[in-house]
Amino acid sequence: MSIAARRHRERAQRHDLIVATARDLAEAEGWDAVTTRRLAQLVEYSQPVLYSHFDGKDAIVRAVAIEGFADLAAQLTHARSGADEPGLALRAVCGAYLAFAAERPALYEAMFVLPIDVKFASEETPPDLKAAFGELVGAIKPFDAHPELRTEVVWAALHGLAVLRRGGRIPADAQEARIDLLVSQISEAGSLRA
Amino acid sequence: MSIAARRHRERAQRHDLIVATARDLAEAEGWDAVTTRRLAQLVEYSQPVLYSHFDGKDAIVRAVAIEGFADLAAQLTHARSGADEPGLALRAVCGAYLAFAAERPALYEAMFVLPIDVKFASEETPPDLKAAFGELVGAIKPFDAHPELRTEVVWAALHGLAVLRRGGRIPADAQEARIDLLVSQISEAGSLRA
DNA sequence: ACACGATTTCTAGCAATGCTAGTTATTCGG
DNA sequence: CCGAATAACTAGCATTGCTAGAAATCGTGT
Repeated sequence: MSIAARRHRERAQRHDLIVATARDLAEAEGWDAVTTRRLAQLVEYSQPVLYSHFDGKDAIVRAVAIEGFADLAAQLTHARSGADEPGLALRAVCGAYLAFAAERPALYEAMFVLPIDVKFASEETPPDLKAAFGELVGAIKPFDAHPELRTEVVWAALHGLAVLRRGGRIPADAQEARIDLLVSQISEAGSLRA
Repeated sequence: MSIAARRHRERAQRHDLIVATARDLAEAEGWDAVTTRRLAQLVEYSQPVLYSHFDGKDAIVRAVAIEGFADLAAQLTHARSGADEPGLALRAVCGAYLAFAAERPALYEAMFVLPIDVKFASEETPPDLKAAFGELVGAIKPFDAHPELRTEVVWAALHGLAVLRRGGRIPADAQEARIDLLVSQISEAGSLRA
């Protein structure tokens, strides 16, 4: 079965190449520039090859998004573990989330803005996405005994800050101050409760 | 100049008809269904007529959005004036915002998600948009002496709740509880400050 | 070494999209 | 009632996602 194995391996490599190329092109020129023709040209295959790997363009975006979840989870984990005090940890996680969104806007868009038919908050949720959300929950837990609902609201705030900022709907300059305000809101209320 | 006036009037009517039709079609079948051909057919004119009124499809979406700002401002004003106590007023405004987003998702999408080249937070900002934001500021003012930054964060949270909900990224059932949590977070912190 | 069968890959094309050039129809002033 | 200006339409372009059918490639058995 060696030759079949090799084929399988090559196919997997090409799969990854397509996903990585789509991500890079989107990051460089936006998702509008990611056309099947352009993508095919970049991976040096013809268009139909894309359709032998994915059900369509949506599936490619979805694959990019799912890979992104792992990246985000890693960033959040790293941020949280780098701070020992709960308030600082929460601040670090929120900062890391928005930094991720700002530095990799196309990837973020695939994950949280474009319609990608991925189950959120269910059993079928990709593990990396669960892990990323779990980091947020973990950062909020010290301030709330039942942190899930609060995490959803904080996540919504972070997401709002990310997309409104990117869309030019809120100014760029005070973003750090907004994070501080959001974090202080949680930690102060948490202190009360404690 | 009567005949010119009549023509001008008819043109304005057709302008409004196009915008209203685009909005209704988007609300009924989503923005993907709003194609220039479909829209032209619905207003019973040929495609090029659309381009004599608007610079392109983007401009039509923009026109829909700008009309929407007035609606949203009215809803928020009504919600705020219906409550006498600041905490209830804030709750009412936040509830009204999310109700607007949930009940008119396509309109909301045009206003706050699609790229529409409208200046936010500047002198060129449409007055109705300023008014809508002003209602939010007004509802938060009792809890913060410098409410602008906090309003941006609250708005981001509301926007996040709206779009994550609509995208199926947070579950539908606990949305009211999320609003309560968000509002209590503001009003309790405000009481502290007072 | 070579031809056959299966799999992979490509060329060519479809329908739909936003948008526009150039022609036809309409309308109004003299 | 004619001619000029205005308005509206038909037809078409380039681009999009996607696919059918031909061509090429590859592994296998003799």
